[in-house]
Amino acid sequence: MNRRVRVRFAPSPTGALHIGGVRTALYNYLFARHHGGDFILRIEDTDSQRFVPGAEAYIMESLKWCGITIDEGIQEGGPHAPYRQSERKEIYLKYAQDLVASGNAYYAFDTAEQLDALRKQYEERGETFAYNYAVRTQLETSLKLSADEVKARIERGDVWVIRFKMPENRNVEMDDIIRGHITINTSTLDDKVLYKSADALPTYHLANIVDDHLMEISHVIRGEEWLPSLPLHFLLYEAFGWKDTQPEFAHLPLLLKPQGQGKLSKRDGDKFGFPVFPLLWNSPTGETAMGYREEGYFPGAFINMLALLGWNPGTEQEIFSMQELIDTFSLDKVSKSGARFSHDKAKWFNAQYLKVTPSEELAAIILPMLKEQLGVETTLERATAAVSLIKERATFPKDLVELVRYMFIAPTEYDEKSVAKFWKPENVERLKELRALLAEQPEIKAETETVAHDWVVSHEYSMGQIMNTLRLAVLGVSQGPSIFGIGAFIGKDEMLRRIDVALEKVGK
RNA sequence: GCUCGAUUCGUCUAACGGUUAGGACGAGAGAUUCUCAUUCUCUAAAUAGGAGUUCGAUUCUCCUAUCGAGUACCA
Repeated sequence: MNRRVRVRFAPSPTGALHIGGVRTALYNYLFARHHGGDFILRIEDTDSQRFVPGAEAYIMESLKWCGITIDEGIQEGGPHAPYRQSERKEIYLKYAQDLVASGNAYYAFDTAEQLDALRKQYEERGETFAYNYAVRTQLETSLKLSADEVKARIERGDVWVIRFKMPENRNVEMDDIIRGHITINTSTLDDKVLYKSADALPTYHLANIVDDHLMEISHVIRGEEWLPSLPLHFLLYEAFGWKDTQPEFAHLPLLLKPQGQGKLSKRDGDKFGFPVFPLLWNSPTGETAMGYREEGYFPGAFINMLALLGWNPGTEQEIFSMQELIDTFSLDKVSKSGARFSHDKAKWFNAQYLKVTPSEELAAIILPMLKEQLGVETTLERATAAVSLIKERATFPKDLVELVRYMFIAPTEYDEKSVAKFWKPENVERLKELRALLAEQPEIKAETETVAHDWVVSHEYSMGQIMNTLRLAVLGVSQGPSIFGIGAFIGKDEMLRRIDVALEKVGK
């Protein structure tokens, strides 16, 4: 088959999109771009009960943040508009009726209460109720009722649904790009509802197949939770006579919880202390959940991490730009088993991305944070200089704020342990000598270290003791990058001043 | 319960019948360093179990176990 690649991401707006959904969108996107095809966003809002305001906008903003661009969608438009199923509701009934006419579906008039009662009855007998070939001619369906009766009921406004007439004892042979050949016997399947008169809306199964057909979708890439309904979908394509243009299917492995069992769910984020959503989510009911963007993840790192969860390039490369992902991605490298999400790995990816982000960009990000959190107002140039000194120690931009703190703010307290370790009388004497030496220098710069080193060596002092005492005096702690690098940043006068303050405050 | 799917170091994974079963995260040790971090080097760590097929199984088949998904007038 040599048709144009067209894929769709078809979420339903029932809440925030979690990272499993983002990954599905990403794989669809990568597949489309790799093959020079189209990526379509279709909103499947056929469940009026579960609709959540804001979810749709959230989905689009998430994809945008991730750098996943949409070719056809509710904002972008396209030849198959509208792309929101609630706006396409008129088109589905006809297809459902066609199926009834061709004998592949039927009307059913059972109420929700009747079905509940039936399920309960079966349960009491230790059986499971299935709406299938065994019961459909006994229940209130167009298979049992006369044509006139059916017509009359519909006309007088009885509530009805159209159900698919699942064949009895037929083996459906299916191929999945990721899972290979699958056979399933239809006797284990039930008669799914395709259309409901109550809200004049199709269910997922009907809307999905009809729209994929109408939108000329070539490949359906979706989560593994859909695998059990694949035979129904195959049969629907057959019943409609669309076998020749039926898309190929690829069912992705699920994303699992980091600990314990089960697939990743929307509530896991707060429990494990990491986000499961790309963006901060404020639900209409007042709950909030943290997002990768707000936690300080770079979109590239987030996408990179997600891409490798269930797919690998077959090489040992781990860092990929979006373009590299597009170039290398292929469905046959997608794994079959569920992947457990690792927060540590996510952080590692972010640190890698932070390291290669220009200092000036990072400085621009933290400039407002410096003001807000430390009360420090400085220039982009100063912040850039400070950032370049410490950026390889950070995982998130927000880490930079703390790391850079002592470059802008003189210490007022001195770490007790370090004082005990380094603030010894002889070290204090050496510090005074070193202060005099530094005072003689025209300026402090990175190379001043050589001057200090030569001085230490000529006096047969201990470099470790002296430098740490100096560091403690200037920073209040015994950590951080090269002390003369910091000295160059804060300047000679400030460095000397800090030494004087320390000598006075810590005493001898 | 039934149906389908999955199973390689703790985690993500490579090896598409023949390797000392490789890499990454994390962990541990060491080196470098004025400290901390980075970086570098090294170490520990896996084919769920059992039968087959084969000269040879991580890889193919079957059984068992475990995990997962589905079993809605939800997607």
